[in-house]
Amino acid sequence: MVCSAADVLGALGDRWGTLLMRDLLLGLTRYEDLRRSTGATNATLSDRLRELEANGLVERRRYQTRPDRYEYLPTPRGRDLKLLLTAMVQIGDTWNLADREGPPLRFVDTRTGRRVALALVDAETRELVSAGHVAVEAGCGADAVMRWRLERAAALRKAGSDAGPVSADGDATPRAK
Amino acid sequence: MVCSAADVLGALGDRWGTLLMRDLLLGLTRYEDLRRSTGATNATLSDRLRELEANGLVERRRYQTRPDRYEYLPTPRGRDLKLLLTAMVQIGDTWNLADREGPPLRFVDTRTGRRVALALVDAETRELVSAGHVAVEAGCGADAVMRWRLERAAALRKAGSDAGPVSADGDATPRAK
DNA sequence: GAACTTAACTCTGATAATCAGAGTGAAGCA
DNA sequence: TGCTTCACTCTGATTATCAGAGTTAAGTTC
Repeated sequence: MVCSAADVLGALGDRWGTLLMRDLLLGLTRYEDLRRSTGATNATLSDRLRELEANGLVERRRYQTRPDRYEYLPTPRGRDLKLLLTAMVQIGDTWNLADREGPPLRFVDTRTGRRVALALVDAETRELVSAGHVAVEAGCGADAVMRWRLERAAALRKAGSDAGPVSADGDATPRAK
Repeated sequence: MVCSAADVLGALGDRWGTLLMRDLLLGLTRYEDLRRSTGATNATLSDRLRELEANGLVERRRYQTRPDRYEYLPTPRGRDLKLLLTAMVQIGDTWNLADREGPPLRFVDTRTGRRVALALVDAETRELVSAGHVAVEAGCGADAVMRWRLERAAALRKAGSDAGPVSADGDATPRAK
């Protein structure tokens, strides 16, 4: 599938892979720590670590001999996922589904001690851009399917706004059966 | 699990849920479009849509009667995931695993036409913060497990730097067998 | 020196999810 | 009369995940 988001999803594998990258990026490195932290079973854990290694997100490294023991370290590519982690934490914090009194994790600027957040900026000037002014369009790497998605979405938007605000009140009826 | 990232992961469910949110946030709304776009089977697709609805990320709305037909729209909570999508696309673009000549999707500022990117800013002043100056610490919502993760990670970092650069050259040996 | 612990796994057998694809029902179109 | 669209449900085979037991090699405790 021609989509950068799908590429990242594919590299992570699934929930377990993502949870493992969270722990690895927080600084855990050892099998037993990862198992305790995530609660994954041995079969799933060793499979996922292998997969993350095959996808170039972590490196398996011996940290002791007699007996040989190994730890797992994020590669530079794996470290790119810090951005993803930050986004997930930020979204989860605003949702606060578990109704906590505060966030479990805080990202802070080591120089000022103040909290940091993700924001959209102009790619060149680095000036802030408000989310309302951001649009998505096909890039030059887009294939026919991606172009179809965007055109279909644009068509639906047009049909929706043509019909006017009258049709904006759909009812969210419970499913039959 | 007390972790905002895990909350988001739980709400999305899995790869299919995430892929569906991508399409819904791009503007697709109908079952058949989603099926064609994601390639999910009917069983998986209807199950995941139900799950996303149950988790409050999408709303199922009737858009026609005789016969009744329904479409799926992201809720405000679902729209929060745009940040996640943006992060995934940005990471996937820099990886460029498929060796494309350009990105499949572009996020642009509608006023200037220029590309936008995610950046870390001071939560209050909105000034840019470089990734190197960002640290993670326990927030007041952290439980014992989260505190253990951070302490364990700090202990490993300390042990690693105490041993000095000599131990920094681990070997990435292939697995036996 | 016999037993217990730690770490990083592999293996097993039962349960649960996913798959491709066929089928359904209500309507419009030819 | 039959042909298509849309939003699904259902089926039977394959695949993944689960809890938990077992393995290997070493150090630590009684």
